[in-house]
Amino acid sequence: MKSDKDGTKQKVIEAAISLFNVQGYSGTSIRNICERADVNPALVSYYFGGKKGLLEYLMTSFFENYLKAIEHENTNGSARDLLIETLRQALYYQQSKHDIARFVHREITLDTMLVREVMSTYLMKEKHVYYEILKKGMDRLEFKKQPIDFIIIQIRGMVTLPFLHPQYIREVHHLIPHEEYFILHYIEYLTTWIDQYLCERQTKEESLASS
Amino acid sequence: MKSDKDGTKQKVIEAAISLFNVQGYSGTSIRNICERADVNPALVSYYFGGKKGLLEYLMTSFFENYLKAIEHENTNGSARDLLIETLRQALYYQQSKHDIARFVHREITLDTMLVREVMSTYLMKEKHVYYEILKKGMDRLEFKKQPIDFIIIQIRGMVTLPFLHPQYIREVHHLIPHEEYFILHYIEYLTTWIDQYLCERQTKEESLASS
Amino acid sequence: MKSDKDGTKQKVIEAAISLFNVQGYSGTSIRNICERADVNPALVSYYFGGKKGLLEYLMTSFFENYLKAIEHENTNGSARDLLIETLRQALYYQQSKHDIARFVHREITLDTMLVREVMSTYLMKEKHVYYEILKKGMDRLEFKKQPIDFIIIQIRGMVTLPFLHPQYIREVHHLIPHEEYFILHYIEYLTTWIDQYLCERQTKEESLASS
Amino acid sequence: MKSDKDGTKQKVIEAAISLFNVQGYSGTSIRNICERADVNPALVSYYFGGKKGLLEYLMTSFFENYLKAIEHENTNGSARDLLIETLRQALYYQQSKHDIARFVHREITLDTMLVREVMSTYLMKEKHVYYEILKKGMDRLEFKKQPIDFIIIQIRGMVTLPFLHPQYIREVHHLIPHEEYFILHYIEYLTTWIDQYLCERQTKEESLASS
DNA sequence: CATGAATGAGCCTTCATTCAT
DNA sequence: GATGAATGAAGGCTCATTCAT
Repeated sequence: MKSDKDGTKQKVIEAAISLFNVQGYSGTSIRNICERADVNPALVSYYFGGKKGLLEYLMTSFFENYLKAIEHENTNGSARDLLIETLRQALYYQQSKHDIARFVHREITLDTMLVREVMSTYLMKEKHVYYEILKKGMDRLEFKKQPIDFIIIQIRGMVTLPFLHPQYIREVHHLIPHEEYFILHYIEYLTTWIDQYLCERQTKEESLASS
Repeated sequence: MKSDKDGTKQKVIEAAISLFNVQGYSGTSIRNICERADVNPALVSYYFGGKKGLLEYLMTSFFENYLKAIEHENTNGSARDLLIETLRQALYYQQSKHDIARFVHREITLDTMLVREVMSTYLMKEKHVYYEILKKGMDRLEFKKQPIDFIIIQIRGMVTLPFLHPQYIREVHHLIPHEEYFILHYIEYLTTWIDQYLCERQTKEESLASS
Repeated sequence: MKSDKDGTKQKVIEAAISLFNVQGYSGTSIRNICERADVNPALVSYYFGGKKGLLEYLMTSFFENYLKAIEHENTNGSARDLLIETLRQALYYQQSKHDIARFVHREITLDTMLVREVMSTYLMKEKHVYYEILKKGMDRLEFKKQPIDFIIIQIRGMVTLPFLHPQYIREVHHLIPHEEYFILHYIEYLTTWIDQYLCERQTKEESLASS
Repeated sequence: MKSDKDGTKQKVIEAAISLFNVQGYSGTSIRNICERADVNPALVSYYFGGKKGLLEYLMTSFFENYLKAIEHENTNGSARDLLIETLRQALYYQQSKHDIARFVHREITLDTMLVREVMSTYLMKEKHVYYEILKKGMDRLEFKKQPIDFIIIQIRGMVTLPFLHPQYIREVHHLIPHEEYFILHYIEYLTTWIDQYLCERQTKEESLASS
């Protein structure tokens, strides 16, 4: 007689994540998950209303918190500092859930109804967050005028890729994406990118001084 | 007329690509593919030795040509020009095969044996190509000294994302990634990124002049 | 009521046996079996781990009990009586499972790994049983000295053939192998064979008297 | 362009036999056979009218010659000698085709239409051959009066088993059934069986003398 | 809450065979 | 005579899910 005290539900979630990571959602069977979690397969239907429900649960809870992490009420500071802070949050959040991040970023490239919904809510908002910061920066002449969409695309690529494709980072570049060490250096790199590429020349020295 | 003149094999390939794109490899069944191709399901095994073989065929042929596209024998010019040319080739090649590109970029984030093999050959070489260009640029003082691995990661993100996740580009940014129009502007954007971020300040005006 | 009370597993077993009998193992499909058992095809994998597992189950359980039937702890009596008793047990056991016996005897003539295992355990033991009896009989001068291996081969032929090939018995000799009537006469025949062929002359009358 | 000069048909036959032996008829695929024979699978249909036709061809040609071997026009001698000669022929014929013999003996235990036909012609005749000899022997008082059917069953078991189940002979008794050596000893054993079991006592010494 | 029997649909693959060449 | 592309049917098995317990 098992109660949820031993975290049956949690065990399913963890097993699912680690398998989705490696094999993808479609490539992973419920049996697969439940064997690893040492749990009865019927429970997935019971808890999440089926395999699809499990995916939905994982995706939305990931993005829900992701947005919370990158949205800031306090927008007083410089656009540059705000952007850096946002990227930092995005990276740290993903680091803390790097296992979910990976398969979510992958799964979201498919053409499912779920994906379209997720995209039209969360990714829309994500874009908005960056847009506001960049707009503000350009208005205040902190940032050079450049096509905002392209910048956001570039940002999303930079923020996303290390968690979508950690093997690449690991095996080709011999860096470990979800280690503190990597994150720190990566943020540093992104900061110089912001300063040298986004920011107006004169602002650069100032901002460096202010950091 | 029972001959390959009507391109049975080709029909399978095309159907597979378009379905893999939308549903992923695991999410697509052979029946699925062959219905769309209006062809007998046994042919997949006949031609490719199974579903896995079909994936392998698509992946390797994609990467094989991808590498051919980005490798240049003529490395006389400036590192900056070489880099731009390389990115242009990478983008145009992917544009020409944007349907394959998408699912290949997605599928390569899994942990399969096939993926490991592909990564350790093709992505290793891709890195090498960029590495040589960046190294040369830094040696010749065209480029600022910066951590090469991070630059390559950034580059790969920029070059890859529009084809891995075209919906995002399309629905969130209202741009169409595999249209001439997009590519042109995107290359332009990448060029200013190279000039303003990678290149030494003084070199910038010169290089702009020389282009 | 979805329980095993209605003997789902048993129904599968019975259907399998009767079909293996007629069509052989390879010639029988799981769908075939389950249609006849009025049961879902997935159950074969569920209960036996696949078609092969079903065969293995039937074979080993047949031989397991076969050996129990022909092994006797009480070996006090004459070798002749012991041999007759052993043959009687072998025949009666097979009669009680004549449907399994037939396809097991047939299937065991193939070159499978399963067959090799079965042979090296059960048939080895069967030989041993006969060997001990015959050896004892020869040592006690009940039996004439003759090549034991040949005798065992002959015995196995006699004990096996009516159940391996009942049609032959039925259609060519118009006898029905798994009827009490047949068995009784067959045992009688075997007894005279033992007495007249195996036993020393003088022992014959005695043993006939003692029976 | 291959002609039958290189024995395409023969290659198919040989490959089929050796595979039927090991895997049984149903367990062997045409592809299987033709790969081993290095021949195009379509040829089996072309030559034999399908897989079933191939089996039929092998079975009937085996039995056709088997009957020729055991039927003797010259029935002048003693029944004992005739029986021995018949058994010798049966054994030597099977030895010369031991590979076919094995799977034919196995396949004939199934319940196919082909099998029923074969049985009702060839095995009927085989029985007849033995019946005539035994009848003659009993009429001439060479043989003791005993149920003829049982004797024939016993004979068929003895003559058949070493070729139906050579592994058993080999692995359990460490004898090699299709070697000259085995056959010679086996015939010797059968002879003593005939003399001591079938023949009338007094006849025995005579017949030993006459041999 | 948790289980395991049971299901029906679907999976990928192999089958024997045909037919144009 | 021989090939290889192509087929439709069937192969064994796994799938996600349901339901009585």
